[in-house]
Amino acid sequence: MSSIGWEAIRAEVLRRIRAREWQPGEGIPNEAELARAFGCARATMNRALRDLAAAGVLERRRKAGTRVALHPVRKARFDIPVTRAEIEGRGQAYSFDLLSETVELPPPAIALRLKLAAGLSLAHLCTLHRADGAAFVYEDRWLNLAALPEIPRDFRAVSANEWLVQNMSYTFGDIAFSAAPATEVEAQLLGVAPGAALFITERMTWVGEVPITAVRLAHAPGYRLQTVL
Amino acid sequence: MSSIGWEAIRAEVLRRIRAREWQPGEGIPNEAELARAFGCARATMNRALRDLAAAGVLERRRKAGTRVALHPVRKARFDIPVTRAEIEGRGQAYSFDLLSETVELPPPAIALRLKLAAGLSLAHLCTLHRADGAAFVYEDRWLNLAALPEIPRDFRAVSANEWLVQNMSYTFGDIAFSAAPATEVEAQLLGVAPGAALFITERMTWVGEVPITAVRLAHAPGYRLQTVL
DNA sequence: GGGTTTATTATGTCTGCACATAATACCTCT
DNA sequence: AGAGGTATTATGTGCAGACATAATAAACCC
Repeated sequence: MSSIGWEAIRAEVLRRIRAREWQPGEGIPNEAELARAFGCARATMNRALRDLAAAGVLERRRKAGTRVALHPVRKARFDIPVTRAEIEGRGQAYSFDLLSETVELPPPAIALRLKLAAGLSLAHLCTLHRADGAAFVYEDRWLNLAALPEIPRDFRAVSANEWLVQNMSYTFGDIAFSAAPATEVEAQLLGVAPGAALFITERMTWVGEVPITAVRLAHAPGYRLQTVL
Repeated sequence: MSSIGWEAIRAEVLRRIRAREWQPGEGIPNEAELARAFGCARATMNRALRDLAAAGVLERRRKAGTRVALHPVRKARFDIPVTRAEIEGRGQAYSFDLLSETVELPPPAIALRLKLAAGLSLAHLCTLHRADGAAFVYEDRWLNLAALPEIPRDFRAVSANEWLVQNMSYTFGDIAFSAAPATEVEAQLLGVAPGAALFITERMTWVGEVPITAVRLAHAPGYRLQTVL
Protein backbone atom coordinates (compact mmCIF):
# COMPACT_ATOMS: atom_id res chain seq x y z
CA MET A 1 0.00 0.00 0.00
CA SER A 2 2.55 2.39 0.82
CA SER A 3 2.00 6.07 0.48
CA ILE A 4 5.21 7.13 -1.06
CA GLY A 5 4.25 10.74 -1.29
CA TRP A 6 3.02 13.27 -3.76
CA GLU A 7 6.47 13.85 -5.20
CA ALA A 8 6.72 10.23 -6.23
CA ILE A 9 3.31 10.49 -7.85
CA ARG A 10 4.38 13.64 -9.66
CA ALA A 11 7.50 11.82 -10.85
CA GLU A 12 5.46 8.92 -12.20
CA VAL A 13 3.07 11.25 -14.01
CA LEU A 14 6.04 13.08 -15.51
CA ARG A 15 7.55 9.76 -16.56
CA ARG A 16 4.40 8.82 -18.40
CA ILE A 17 4.40 12.14 -20.18
CA ARG A 18 8.03 11.79 -21.19
CA ALA A 19 7.41 8.21 -22.30
CA ARG A 20 4.51 9.54 -24.42
CA GLU A 21 2.06 7.24 -22.72
CA TRP A 22 0.10 10.47 -22.40
CA GLN A 23 0.55 12.57 -25.49
CA PRO A 24 0.69 16.34 -25.73
CA GLY A 25 -2.65 17.92 -26.53
CA GLU A 26 -4.91 15.16 -25.40
CA GLY A 27 -6.19 14.82 -21.92
CA ILE A 28 -5.33 12.53 -19.08
CA PRO A 29 -7.78 10.88 -16.68
CA ASN A 30 -9.41 13.04 -14.06
CA GLU A 31 -8.18 13.45 -10.53
CA ALA A 32 -10.62 11.04 -8.97
CA GLU A 33 -9.74 8.25 -11.39
CA LEU A 34 -6.01 8.80 -11.08
CA ALA A 35 -6.28 8.91 -7.31
CA ARG A 36 -7.91 5.50 -7.39
CA ALA A 37 -5.32 4.19 -9.81
CA PHE A 38 -2.45 5.46 -7.70
CA GLY A 39 -4.09 4.43 -4.46
CA CYS A 40 -4.00 7.85 -2.87
CA ALA A 41 -6.47 10.53 -1.84
CA ARG A 42 -7.67 13.04 -4.40
CA ALA A 43 -5.99 15.81 -2.42
CA THR A 44 -2.65 14.12 -2.95
CA MET A 45 -3.28 13.61 -6.64
CA ASN A 46 -4.35 17.23 -6.85
CA ARG A 47 -1.13 18.40 -5.35
CA ALA A 48 0.99 16.44 -7.79
CA LEU A 49 -0.98 17.61 -10.81
CA ARG A 50 -1.17 21.19 -9.60
CA ASP A 51 2.57 21.26 -9.21
CA LEU A 52 3.10 20.01 -12.75
CA ALA A 53 0.65 22.60 -14.01
CA ALA A 54 2.60 25.32 -12.20
CA ALA A 55 5.74 24.06 -13.92
CA GLY A 56 4.04 24.40 -17.29
CA VAL A 57 3.95 20.68 -18.05
CA LEU A 58 0.20 20.30 -17.68
CA GLU A 59 -2.68 22.59 -18.48
CA ARG A 60 -5.76 22.37 -16.30
CA ARG A 61 -9.16 23.89 -16.71
CA ARG A 62 -12.24 23.29 -14.69
CA LYS A 63 -14.66 20.95 -16.28
CA ALA A 64 -12.41 20.62 -19.34
CA GLY A 65 -9.96 18.49 -17.41
CA THR A 66 -6.21 18.10 -17.46
CA ARG A 67 -4.06 17.75 -20.53
CA VAL A 68 -0.42 17.60 -21.41
CA ALA A 69 0.69 21.06 -22.46
CA LEU A 70 1.04 21.51 -26.18
CA HIS A 71 3.54 24.32 -25.96
CA PRO A 72 5.49 23.56 -22.85
CA VAL A 73 6.37 27.09 -21.81
CA ARG A 74 9.20 26.50 -19.45
CA LYS A 75 8.88 28.35 -16.22
CA ALA A 76 12.39 28.83 -14.98
CA ARG A 77 13.11 30.21 -11.54
CA PHE A 78 16.06 32.45 -10.92
CA ASP A 79 17.49 33.61 -7.66
CA ILE A 80 18.25 37.31 -7.75
CA PRO A 81 20.70 37.84 -4.93
CA VAL A 82 21.99 41.07 -3.43
CA THR A 83 25.30 42.01 -5.03
CA ARG A 84 27.23 41.57 -1.83
CA ALA A 85 25.76 38.15 -1.14
CA GLU A 86 26.45 37.13 -4.70
CA ILE A 87 30.13 38.04 -4.47
CA GLU A 88 30.63 36.57 -1.04
CA GLY A 89 28.81 33.45 -2.18
CA ARG A 90 31.64 32.93 -4.65
CA GLY A 91 34.13 33.12 -1.84
CA GLN A 92 35.44 36.50 -2.95
CA ALA A 93 35.96 39.61 -0.88
CA TYR A 94 33.32 42.29 -1.36
CA SER A 95 34.01 46.02 -1.46
CA PHE A 96 32.51 49.00 -3.21
CA ASP A 97 33.26 52.60 -4.14
CA LEU A 98 30.60 55.28 -4.04
CA LEU A 99 31.54 57.28 -7.11
CA SER A 100 28.96 60.03 -6.98
CA GLU A 101 26.01 61.10 -4.91
CA THR A 102 23.83 63.96 -6.08
CA VAL A 103 20.24 65.14 -5.99
CA GLU A 104 18.93 65.97 -9.42
CA LEU A 105 16.12 65.65 -11.90
CA PRO A 106 16.04 62.15 -13.36
CA PRO A 107 16.08 61.68 -17.12
CA PRO A 108 12.59 61.45 -18.63
CA ALA A 109 12.86 57.71 -19.28
CA ILE A 110 13.37 57.03 -15.58
CA ALA A 111 10.71 59.47 -14.45
CA LEU A 112 8.23 57.96 -16.84
CA ARG A 113 8.86 54.38 -15.87
CA LEU A 114 8.60 55.22 -12.18
CA LYS A 115 5.41 57.21 -12.88
CA LEU A 116 6.88 60.19 -11.07
CA ALA A 117 5.31 63.61 -10.73
CA ALA A 118 7.13 65.99 -13.07
CA GLY A 119 9.80 68.15 -11.52
CA LEU A 120 10.53 65.82 -8.63
CA SER A 121 14.22 65.43 -7.88
CA LEU A 122 15.75 62.12 -6.89
CA ALA A 123 18.97 61.08 -5.26
CA HIS A 124 21.37 59.71 -7.83
CA LEU A 125 24.01 57.24 -6.66
CA CYS A 126 26.69 55.65 -8.77
CA THR A 127 28.55 52.77 -7.20
CA LEU A 128 31.20 50.34 -8.37
CA HIS A 129 31.05 46.96 -6.66
CA ARG A 130 34.22 44.90 -6.54
CA ALA A 131 34.99 41.21 -6.07
CA ASP A 132 38.50 40.66 -4.70
CA GLY A 133 39.25 44.22 -5.75
CA ALA A 134 38.29 43.67 -9.39
CA ALA A 135 35.37 45.56 -10.88
CA PHE A 136 32.32 43.33 -10.76
CA VAL A 137 29.28 45.47 -11.48
CA TYR A 138 28.52 49.15 -11.97
CA GLU A 139 25.37 50.36 -10.29
CA ASP A 140 23.43 53.43 -11.33
CA ARG A 141 20.63 54.04 -8.85
CA TRP A 142 17.87 56.64 -8.46
CA LEU A 143 16.25 56.93 -5.06
CA ASN A 144 12.99 58.62 -4.18
CA LEU A 145 14.02 60.54 -1.06
CA ALA A 146 10.46 61.64 -0.39
CA ALA A 147 9.47 58.02 0.19
CA LEU A 148 12.40 57.16 2.42
CA PRO A 149 12.02 58.57 5.90
CA GLU A 150 15.28 57.84 7.67
CA ILE A 151 17.68 57.51 4.84
CA PRO A 152 21.35 57.68 5.83
CA ARG A 153 23.08 60.80 4.62
CA ASP A 154 26.22 58.91 3.89
CA PHE A 155 26.33 55.82 1.74
CA ARG A 156 30.05 55.42 2.09
CA ALA A 157 29.70 53.05 5.03
CA VAL A 158 26.81 50.90 3.79
CA SER A 159 25.91 50.49 0.15
CA ALA A 160 22.55 51.88 -0.85
CA ASN A 161 21.67 48.46 -2.13
CA GLU A 162 22.17 46.87 1.21
CA TRP A 163 20.52 49.63 3.19
CA LEU A 164 17.42 49.24 1.06
CA VAL A 165 17.35 45.50 1.52
CA GLN A 166 17.60 45.89 5.28
CA ASN A 167 15.10 48.71 5.58
CA MET A 168 12.73 48.55 2.68
CA SER A 169 12.44 44.82 2.13
CA TYR A 170 9.51 43.15 0.53
CA THR A 171 8.51 45.66 -2.03
CA PHE A 172 6.89 45.07 -5.39
CA GLY A 173 8.63 45.72 -8.62
CA ASP A 174 9.78 44.37 -11.89
CA ILE A 175 13.08 43.20 -13.23
CA ALA A 176 14.45 42.95 -16.74
CA PHE A 177 17.59 41.58 -18.35
CA SER A 178 19.12 42.75 -21.57
CA ALA A 179 22.40 43.35 -23.35
CA ALA A 180 23.84 46.79 -24.09
CA PRO A 181 27.10 48.29 -25.27
CA ALA A 182 29.29 49.76 -22.56
CA THR A 183 29.09 53.52 -22.24
CA GLU A 184 32.32 55.53 -21.89
CA VAL A 185 31.94 55.60 -18.12
CA GLU A 186 31.08 51.93 -17.80
CA ALA A 187 33.90 50.92 -20.11
CA GLN A 188 36.49 52.76 -18.07
CA LEU A 189 35.20 51.52 -14.72
CA LEU A 190 34.83 47.91 -15.75
CA GLY A 191 38.08 47.90 -17.70
CA VAL A 192 36.64 47.08 -21.13
CA ALA A 193 36.53 48.82 -24.48
CA PRO A 194 33.68 51.28 -25.06
CA GLY A 195 30.86 49.49 -26.82
CA ALA A 196 31.77 46.11 -25.35
CA ALA A 197 28.77 43.85 -24.76
CA LEU A 198 27.55 44.10 -21.18
CA PHE A 199 24.87 42.18 -19.37
CA ILE A 200 22.36 44.64 -17.93
CA THR A 201 19.94 44.14 -15.05
CA GLU A 202 17.27 46.76 -14.48
CA ARG A 203 15.06 46.80 -11.46
CA MET A 204 12.29 49.05 -10.23
CA THR A 205 10.55 48.82 -6.92
CA TRP A 206 7.50 50.34 -5.35
CA VAL A 207 5.88 50.22 -1.96
CA GLY A 208 2.24 50.22 -2.85
CA GLU A 209 1.92 53.09 -5.32
CA VAL A 210 4.99 54.92 -4.12
CA PRO A 211 8.07 54.56 -6.31
CA ILE A 212 11.17 53.78 -4.30
CA THR A 213 14.10 53.15 -6.54
CA ALA A 214 15.25 52.41 -10.07
CA VAL A 215 18.54 50.62 -10.58
CA ARG A 216 20.61 49.71 -13.58
CA LEU A 217 23.39 47.19 -13.07
CA ALA A 218 26.05 46.83 -15.76
CA HIS A 219 27.87 43.55 -15.17
CA ALA A 220 31.49 42.93 -16.03
CA PRO A 221 31.99 40.63 -19.03
CA GLY A 222 31.62 36.95 -18.30
CA TYR A 223 28.56 37.38 -16.14
CA ARG A 224 25.98 34.65 -16.64
CA LEU A 225 22.53 34.22 -15.22
CA GLN A 226 22.01 30.51 -14.95
CA THR A 227 19.47 28.00 -13.72
CA VAL A 228 18.50 24.37 -13.98
CA LEU A 229 15.18 23.51 -15.54
CA MET B 1 -16.78 31.88 9.52
CA SER B 2 -16.08 33.36 6.22
CA SER B 3 -13.28 31.53 4.55
CA ILE B 4 -11.83 34.00 2.16
CA GLY B 5 -9.18 31.64 0.96
CA TRP B 6 -5.51 30.92 1.39
CA GLU B 7 -4.48 33.67 -1.00
CA ALA B 8 -6.13 36.29 1.15
CA ILE B 9 -4.36 34.85 4.17
CA ARG B 10 -1.07 34.91 2.31
CA ALA B 11 -1.72 38.54 1.38
CA GLU B 12 -2.39 39.49 4.98
CA VAL B 13 0.77 37.74 6.18
CA LEU B 14 2.74 39.53 3.49
CA ARG B 15 1.19 42.82 4.52
CA ARG B 16 2.30 42.31 8.10
CA ILE B 17 5.81 41.58 6.94
CA ARG B 18 5.92 44.65 4.74
CA ALA B 19 4.49 46.76 7.55
CA ARG B 20 7.26 45.36 9.77
CA GLU B 21 4.78 44.03 12.26
CA TRP B 22 6.85 40.90 11.89
CA GLN B 23 10.48 41.83 11.54
CA PRO B 24 13.13 40.09 9.49
CA GLY B 25 15.15 37.57 11.44
CA GLU B 26 12.75 36.86 14.22
CA GLY B 27 10.08 34.26 14.12
CA ILE B 28 6.34 34.45 13.69
CA PRO B 29 3.74 32.40 15.56
CA ASN B 30 3.38 28.76 14.65
CA GLU B 31 0.87 27.37 12.21
CA ALA B 32 -1.61 26.18 14.79
CA GLU B 33 -1.73 29.55 16.53
CA LEU B 34 -2.02 31.51 13.31
CA ALA B 35 -4.72 29.19 12.07
CA ARG B 36 -6.73 29.96 15.19
CA ALA B 37 -6.07 33.68 14.81
CA PHE B 38 -7.13 33.67 11.18
CA GLY B 39 -10.03 31.34 11.81
CA CYS B 40 -8.97 28.74 9.30
CA ALA B 41 -7.72 25.16 9.34
CA ARG B 42 -4.03 24.50 9.82
CA ALA B 43 -3.85 23.04 6.33
CA THR B 44 -4.96 26.36 4.92
CA MET B 45 -2.47 28.29 7.00
CA ASN B 46 0.19 25.82 5.93
CA ARG B 47 -0.54 26.45 2.30
CA ALA B 48 -0.24 30.22 2.66
CA LEU B 49 3.01 30.01 4.61
CA ARG B 50 4.48 27.33 2.38
CA ASP B 51 3.81 29.50 -0.63
CA LEU B 52 5.56 32.48 0.93
CA ALA B 53 8.49 30.26 1.84
CA ALA B 54 8.71 29.10 -1.78
CA ALA B 55 8.79 32.75 -2.82
CA GLY B 56 11.74 33.36 -0.51
CA VAL B 57 9.89 35.66 1.88
CA LEU B 58 9.78 33.20 4.76
CA GLU B 59 12.20 30.57 5.98
CA ARG B 60 10.78 27.50 7.63
CA ARG B 61 12.43 24.71 9.52
CA ARG B 62 10.86 21.89 11.41
CA LYS B 63 10.73 22.45 15.08
CA ALA B 64 12.59 25.75 14.73
CA GLY B 65 9.51 27.41 13.32
CA THR B 66 8.91 30.08 10.72
CA ARG B 67 10.82 33.34 10.39
CA VAL B 68 10.87 36.29 8.07
CA ALA B 69 13.81 35.83 5.71
CA LEU B 70 16.83 37.92 6.59
CA HIS B 71 18.24 38.09 3.10
CA PRO B 72 15.22 38.10 0.87
CA VAL B 73 16.73 36.37 -2.12
CA ARG B 74 14.27 37.24 -4.81
CA LYS B 75 13.04 34.22 -6.66
CA ALA B 76 11.88 35.53 -9.97
CA ARG B 77 10.01 33.31 -12.37
CA PHE B 78 10.50 33.65 -16.08
CA ASP B 79 8.55 32.08 -18.88
CA ILE B 80 10.85 30.67 -21.51
CA PRO B 81 8.66 30.31 -24.57
CA VAL B 82 9.34 28.59 -27.87
CA THR B 83 10.55 31.14 -30.39
CA ARG B 84 7.53 30.74 -32.60
CA ALA B 85 5.10 31.16 -29.72
CA GLU B 86 7.00 34.20 -28.53
CA ILE B 87 6.76 35.93 -31.90
CA GLU B 88 3.16 35.00 -32.50
CA GLY B 89 2.36 36.09 -28.95
CA ARG B 90 3.40 39.58 -29.99
CA GLY B 91 0.97 39.45 -32.84
CA GLN B 92 3.70 39.19 -35.44
CA ALA B 93 4.04 36.74 -38.31
CA TYR B 94 6.56 33.98 -37.74
CA SER B 95 8.88 32.58 -40.37
CA PHE B 96 12.35 31.09 -40.44
CA ASP B 97 15.21 30.28 -42.79
CA LEU B 98 17.29 27.17 -42.37
CA LEU B 99 20.71 28.49 -43.27
CA SER B 100 22.82 25.38 -42.95
CA GLU B 101 22.42 21.75 -42.01
CA THR B 102 25.49 19.59 -41.64
CA VAL B 103 26.80 16.64 -39.67
CA GLU B 104 30.14 17.34 -38.10
CA LEU B 105 32.30 17.13 -35.01
CA PRO B 106 31.19 19.71 -32.46
CA PRO B 107 33.72 22.15 -31.04
CA PRO B 108 35.33 20.91 -27.81
CA ALA B 109 33.40 23.39 -25.66
CA ILE B 110 30.08 21.93 -26.80
CA ALA B 111 31.24 18.32 -26.58
CA LEU B 112 32.51 18.89 -23.07
CA ARG B 113 29.40 20.59 -21.80
CA LEU B 114 27.19 17.87 -23.24
CA LYS B 115 29.53 15.22 -21.79
CA LEU B 116 29.80 13.58 -25.18
CA ALA B 117 31.97 10.62 -26.09
CA ALA B 118 34.94 11.90 -28.10
CA GLY B 119 34.67 11.59 -31.85
CA LEU B 120 30.88 11.60 -31.94
CA SER B 121 29.44 13.72 -34.72
CA LEU B 122 26.33 15.83 -34.26
CA ALA B 123 23.89 17.48 -36.59
CA HIS B 124 24.56 21.20 -36.79
CA LEU B 125 21.64 23.45 -37.73
CA CYS B 126 21.78 27.21 -38.16
CA THR B 127 18.43 28.95 -38.37
CA LEU B 128 17.31 32.55 -38.58
CA HIS B 129 13.90 33.21 -37.06
CA ARG B 130 11.96 36.20 -38.27
CA ALA B 131 9.14 38.32 -36.87
CA ASP B 132 7.15 40.04 -39.60
CA GLY B 133 10.07 39.30 -41.90
CA ALA B 134 12.62 41.08 -39.73
CA ALA B 135 15.45 39.10 -38.17
CA PHE B 136 14.49 38.23 -34.61
CA VAL B 137 16.90 35.63 -33.34
CA TYR B 138 19.74 33.54 -34.76
CA GLU B 139 19.78 29.95 -33.60
CA ASP B 140 22.86 27.74 -33.60
CA ARG B 141 21.86 24.22 -32.64
CA TRP B 142 23.68 20.91 -32.19
CA LEU B 143 21.59 17.76 -32.21
CA ASN B 144 22.56 14.31 -31.02
CA LEU B 145 21.26 12.18 -33.90
CA ALA B 146 22.04 8.95 -32.06
CA ALA B 147 19.46 9.85 -29.44
CA LEU B 148 16.74 10.86 -31.86
CA PRO B 149 15.06 7.90 -33.51
CA GLU B 150 12.74 9.33 -36.12
CA ILE B 151 14.27 12.65 -36.84
CA PRO B 152 13.01 14.33 -40.00
CA ARG B 153 15.60 14.51 -42.74
CA ASP B 154 14.41 17.91 -43.76
CA PHE B 155 14.03 20.81 -41.37
CA ARG B 156 12.86 23.17 -44.05
CA ALA B 157 9.21 22.49 -43.33
CA VAL B 158 9.28 22.47 -39.53
CA SER B 159 11.92 24.23 -37.48
CA ALA B 160 14.16 21.94 -35.46
CA ASN B 161 13.11 23.87 -32.42
CA GLU B 162 9.50 23.06 -32.92
CA TRP B 163 10.05 19.46 -33.93
CA LEU B 164 11.93 18.92 -30.70
CA VAL B 165 9.22 20.52 -28.66
CA GLN B 166 6.62 18.30 -30.29
CA ASN B 167 8.60 15.09 -30.12
CA MET B 168 11.10 15.35 -27.34
CA SER B 169 9.22 17.46 -24.85
CA TYR B 170 9.77 17.43 -21.17
CA THR B 171 13.45 16.92 -20.94
CA PHE B 172 15.79 18.15 -18.27
CA GLY B 173 18.43 20.72 -18.87
CA ASP B 174 19.84 24.03 -17.94
CA ILE B 175 19.57 27.50 -19.31
CA ALA B 176 21.83 30.51 -19.09
CA PHE B 177 21.64 34.14 -20.16
CA SER B 178 24.56 36.37 -20.95
CA ALA B 179 25.73 39.18 -23.22
CA ALA B 180 28.20 38.77 -26.05
CA PRO B 181 29.49 40.74 -29.00
CA ALA B 182 27.99 39.80 -32.34
CA THR B 183 30.17 37.56 -34.48
CA GLU B 184 30.62 38.38 -38.17
CA VAL B 185 27.87 35.94 -39.12
CA GLU B 186 25.46 37.10 -36.46
CA ALA B 187 26.08 40.74 -37.27
CA GLN B 188 25.26 40.25 -40.90
CA LEU B 189 22.16 38.16 -40.29
CA LEU B 190 20.72 40.37 -37.58
CA GLY B 191 21.63 43.54 -39.41
CA VAL B 192 23.93 45.03 -36.78
CA ALA B 193 27.57 46.01 -36.64
CA PRO B 194 30.07 43.28 -35.76
CA GLY B 195 30.77 43.41 -32.05
CA ALA B 196 27.34 44.86 -31.21
CA ALA B 197 25.99 43.79 -27.84
CA LEU B 198 23.66 40.82 -28.20
CA PHE B 199 21.56 39.06 -25.64
CA ILE B 200 22.44 35.37 -25.63
CA THR B 201 20.38 32.43 -24.44
CA GLU B 202 22.08 29.07 -24.11
CA ARG B 203 20.19 25.89 -23.42
CA MET B 204 21.17 22.27 -23.03
CA THR B 205 18.83 19.38 -22.65
CA TRP B 206 19.12 15.74 -21.73
CA VAL B 207 16.77 12.82 -21.51
CA GLY B 208 18.06 10.99 -18.52
CA GLU B 209 21.80 10.74 -19.13
CA VAL B 210 21.53 11.08 -22.88
CA PRO B 211 22.41 14.50 -24.29
CA ILE B 212 19.87 15.71 -26.82
CA THR B 213 20.68 19.19 -27.93
CA ALA B 214 22.67 22.34 -27.25
CA VAL B 215 21.35 25.64 -28.54
CA ARG B 216 22.69 29.15 -28.62
CA LEU B 217 20.23 31.92 -29.41
CA ALA B 218 21.57 35.34 -30.36
CA HIS B 219 18.73 37.83 -30.02
CA ALA B 220 18.36 40.95 -32.11
CA PRO B 221 19.09 44.18 -30.23
CA GLY B 222 16.27 45.42 -28.05
CA TYR B 223 15.43 42.00 -26.68
CA ARG B 224 14.51 42.06 -23.00
CA LEU B 225 13.76 39.26 -20.61
CA GLN B 226 11.29 40.68 -18.17
CA THR B 227 9.20 39.66 -15.21
CA VAL B 228 7.25 41.07 -12.31
CA LEU B 229 8.45 40.32 -8.82
C1' DG C 1 -31.52 26.84 -36.90
C1' DG C 2 -30.03 30.13 -33.48
C1' DG C 3 -29.78 31.85 -29.03
C1' DT C 4 -30.62 31.30 -24.08
C1' DT C 5 -31.15 28.76 -19.91
C1' DT C 6 -30.08 24.70 -17.13
C1' DA C 7 -27.56 20.58 -15.76
C1' DT C 8 -23.36 18.30 -15.41
C1' DT C 9 -18.61 17.72 -14.47
C1' DA C 10 -13.63 18.40 -13.25
C1' DT C 11 -10.89 21.20 -10.81
C1' DG C 12 -10.10 24.41 -6.67
C1' DT C 13 -10.27 24.82 -2.05
C1' DC C 14 -11.57 24.12 2.93
C1' DT C 15 -12.00 21.34 7.13
C1' DG C 16 -10.55 18.24 10.81
C1' DC C 17 -8.03 14.71 11.93
C1' DA C 18 -3.83 11.70 11.89
C1' DC C 19 0.84 10.31 11.64
C1' DA C 20 5.77 11.19 9.83
C1' DT C 21 9.95 13.70 10.19
C1' DA C 22 13.46 16.65 11.65
C1' DA C 23 15.51 19.53 14.84
C1' DT C 24 15.84 21.34 19.19
C1' DA C 25 15.58 20.95 24.27
C1' DC C 26 16.01 18.31 28.11
C1' DC C 27 17.44 14.83 31.02
C1' DT C 28 20.26 11.13 32.62
C1' DC C 29 24.40 8.66 33.41
C1' DT C 30 29.10 8.58 34.15
C1' DA D 1 30.73 19.05 33.44
C1' DG D 2 30.37 16.50 29.24
C1' DA D 3 28.48 12.99 26.26
C1' DG D 4 24.78 10.61 24.70
C1' DG D 5 20.09 9.17 24.50
C1' DT D 6 15.13 10.64 24.91
C1' DA D 7 11.19 13.78 24.85
C1' DT D 8 9.11 17.57 22.82
C1' DT D 9 7.66 20.48 19.19
C1' DA D 10 6.74 22.69 14.60
C1' DT D 11 6.46 21.68 10.11
C1' DG D 12 5.43 18.18 6.23
C1' DT D 13 2.33 15.25 4.45
C1' DG D 14 -1.58 12.09 4.23
C1' DC D 15 -6.77 10.98 4.18
C1' DA D 16 -11.83 11.40 3.60
C1' DG D 17 -15.50 14.23 2.92
C1' DA D 18 -17.70 18.51 1.57
C1' DC D 19 -18.88 22.65 -0.93
C1' DA D 20 -17.50 26.36 -4.46
C1' DT D 21 -16.56 27.63 -9.06
C1' DA D 22 -16.00 27.68 -13.82
C1' DA D 23 -16.66 25.84 -18.12
C1' DT D 24 -18.68 22.75 -21.04
C1' DA D 25 -22.64 20.03 -22.72
C1' DA D 26 -27.45 19.42 -22.97
C1' DA D 27 -32.05 20.92 -23.03
C1' DC D 28 -35.12 24.22 -24.28
C1' DC D 29 -37.79 27.77 -26.56
C1' DC D 30 -38.80 30.72 -30.35
